Amino acid sequence: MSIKIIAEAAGVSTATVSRVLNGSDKVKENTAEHVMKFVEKMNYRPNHVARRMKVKTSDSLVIGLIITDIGNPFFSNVAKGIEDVAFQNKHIMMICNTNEDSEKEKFFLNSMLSEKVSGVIVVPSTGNADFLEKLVNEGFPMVMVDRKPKNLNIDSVSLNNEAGGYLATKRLIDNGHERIAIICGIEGLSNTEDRLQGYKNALNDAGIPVFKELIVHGNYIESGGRNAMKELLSLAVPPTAIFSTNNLMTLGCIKELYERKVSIPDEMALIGFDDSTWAEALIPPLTTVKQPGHELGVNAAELLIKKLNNGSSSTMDIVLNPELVIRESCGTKIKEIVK
Amino acid sequence: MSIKIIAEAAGVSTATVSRVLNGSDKVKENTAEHVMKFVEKMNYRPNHVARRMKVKTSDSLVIGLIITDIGNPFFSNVAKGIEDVAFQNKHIMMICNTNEDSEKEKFFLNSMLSEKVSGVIVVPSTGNADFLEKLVNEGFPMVMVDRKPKNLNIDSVSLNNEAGGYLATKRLIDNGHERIAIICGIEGLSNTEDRLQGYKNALNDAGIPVFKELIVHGNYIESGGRNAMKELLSLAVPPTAIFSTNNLMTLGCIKELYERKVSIPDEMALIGFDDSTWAEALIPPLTTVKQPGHELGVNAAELLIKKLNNGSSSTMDIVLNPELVIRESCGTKIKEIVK
DNA sequence: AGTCTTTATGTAAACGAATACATTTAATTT
DNA sequence: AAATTAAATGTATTCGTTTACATAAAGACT
Repeated sequence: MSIKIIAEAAGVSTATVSRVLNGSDKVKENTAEHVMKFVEKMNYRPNHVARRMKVKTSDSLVIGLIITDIGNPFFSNVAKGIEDVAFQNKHIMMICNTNEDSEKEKFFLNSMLSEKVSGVIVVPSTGNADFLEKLVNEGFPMVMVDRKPKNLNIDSVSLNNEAGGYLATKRLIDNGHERIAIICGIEGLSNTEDRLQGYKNALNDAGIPVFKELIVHGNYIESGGRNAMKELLSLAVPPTAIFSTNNLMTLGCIKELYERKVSIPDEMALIGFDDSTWAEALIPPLTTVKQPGHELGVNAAELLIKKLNNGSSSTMDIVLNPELVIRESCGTKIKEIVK
Repeated sequence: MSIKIIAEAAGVSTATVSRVLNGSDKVKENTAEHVMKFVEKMNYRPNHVARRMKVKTSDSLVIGLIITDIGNPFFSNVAKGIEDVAFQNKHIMMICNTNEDSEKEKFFLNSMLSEKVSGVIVVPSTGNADFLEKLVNEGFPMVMVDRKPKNLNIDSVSLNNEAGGYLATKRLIDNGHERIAIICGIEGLSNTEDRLQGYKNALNDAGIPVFKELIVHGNYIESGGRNAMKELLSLAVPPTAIFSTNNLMTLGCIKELYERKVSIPDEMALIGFDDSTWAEALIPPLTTVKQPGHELGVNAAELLIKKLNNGSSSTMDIVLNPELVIRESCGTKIKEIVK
C-alpha cells in the first residue's frame, strides 16, 4: 500500500498525495478530503523507512539510547524520562543495552548510525572515548548521560556526583563516624571517580585520613557490592560506616549485613546512592543520595532534541544537584547531641 | 559515503561492493580484499534504511517492543531479556512505553509498522484487542508477553498467573489465615483476572467464602497499592493477610503498614508478586510469587525471531510456571504446627 | 581450437516517499 | 478580454541499497 496506489485510486499524482499526508498548505481543501478518503479506505500506512531516505537525518524522528543496564531501576527511569520527551516530540526510541561492554557499545553506536537515527543519548561505558570523539567531530548529535568521558567536549547531563559523595560522607562524619568505607563503582568512569573524590574531600575537610583499605570496588552490581562488603568486614579493623555508591551494590551490602546479623545502623551505618522506590521500604529505611533518573533522562532528551532542531554545535554540561534523603540507615547526628 | 562512491574508488560496480559487504560467496577473494581496503579507508558505514527499502520486512533486523511501564523493574527485566536475544540475533530493538494508555499503544503499533520493524513484542494494555487482531490477520508478526487479550489467537509468553495466585493464597490459608484480601491489578487484563481466579480457587478449595470487600484494585502502581491497603485497613473487620499482585503495589502496602506500625507478618501477613531484587532485603524479607521477567523476555524474543525465520503462522502460548519464594512476610505454617 | 560450463562481475530496475521544477488552472489586475 | 500573478497539481529525479538478469572471463572437456 504505497502512495502510488493511493494516487492512482484517487486519480491524482503521488506528489499531491504526499502533500496531503504531510499537511502541506498548497493543496485545495477539496482534493485533500478526496485523497484522505482513499487513504483511510485503503488503510494506508506511511513508510517511514522510505521517508527517511529523502529527509535529512536530523528529521528521522528516531533517537537512539545506549544504556549500560536497562535492568537497573535507575537506568530504566532514565530511559523512561527519555521516552516521555521523545513521545512528546513525536520521536521513537531505539534502545540498546551494553552491559558495560565497550565493544557492544561501539557496535551499537555503529548500528544507530546505520539506522540513521537523528542522534543518540549514551551512558558511556569505559574505553570508547576516542570513538565517541570521532563521532562528535563528524557532527553526529550525541548527549552523554549519567557519566562523561574525561576531557571530551561533548554535551552531557549528569548529577553533581562529587557533591553527592561529599554529602553522604559528611553526614556519616557528622554522625560520629571516622572509619568510613566507600564502595565504588566501575573504575575509570567519571561518576565513580567523582563520588570518590567527594568522599575524599569530606574526609579531608574533617581532618580524617583517607585509608586505602576502606576504598573498595563493586562494579555497580549487586554481587560486587556484596563481595565488597565481605572484604570490608574481614578487615582487621572494619569500618563503622559505609557509603555505597549505587543502588544495586547497596542491596548487596544489605543482604550481606542481614545474613551476618550486623545491625544497621547501630553496628554499621549505611548510606546508598540512587533513591530507589524501595529504599524507604527497607528496615531501617535507607538514607540515600537521591539521583533523579527520570529527570536526567528528560533533560538529556530535551537537550538532544533542541540540538537537532537548531543544529547548534556548542556543547554544554547540565549538572543536577544531588539531595541527601535522610532516613534511618545512617543513624542519628551524634555531633549535635554531643554539643 | 555510499556504496557507489566506494565502487568508483575501487573501480568495480556497486553490485560487487554490495556482494563483498554481504559476504556473498560469488566474489573472488582478490576483489573482495581490494574492495574492503576502500571500505575501511573511506570509513564506509552501511545505510540500513536504504537496505530496508529493498529487503523484505521480516529481514529488517529491527524488532519492536511496546511495554506498559519501563520504569517497573519487572518490565525492565523483560526488556533486558528481549534485548539479550535480539543482540544475539543481530537485531536492534525499538522500544516504546505506553503507560497503560491504549491510544498510545495504538499509535506506537502504527509507528512500528511504519518503521518496518520485522515484528513486535507487546505487553498489551486493555482496549485494543480488535486492533491487535486486525494486525494479526494482516500477518504482522506479534508476540504478547505477560498478558494476553482474551479470545485472541495470537502468540504469547506469560506466567501461569492462575497458578501463581493459587500458590500465594494457598500458602496464606495454610498459615492459618481465613480473612485474606487480594489487591488486584488493572481490571480487564488477563493477568489480573487469572491471579484473582487463582485466589478464588484456593479459597474455594479450602471452603473459605470469597468476600467482595476483600477484593480491591490497585492498578499495578505503588499509590494504588497504598490506597488499597488503606481501604482494607478501614474495613470493619480488616483482613489478617494480604496477597498483593505486583511488586509496585506491594511496596505501597508495605509503606502504609510501616507508617501505621502494623507489624508484618504478626498483625498482617503479606505475599507479593514479582520477585524483585529488593524483596529479600526488606524486613521481614518478602514472600513472593516469583515471576521470571528476564526469562519471559527471552522466550518472547526467541519465539518472535523463530517466527520471522520460518514464517510459520501457527500460534502458541508459552506458559512459565510460577514459584513461590517463601521468606518471612507471610508468617509461618500454623496448620503444620497445630497438627 | 572450439564448445560448454562454471564463476565472476556489471547493468539497471526496483523499493516508497519527498521535492525541485514544470505545467496547468484559477484568481486578480489592467 | 488579455495579461499578469497566484495557487494547485503533475512530472520526474533522487535517496542508497539489493538483486534479477545480462555479460564477460576463466576452466573443463571434446
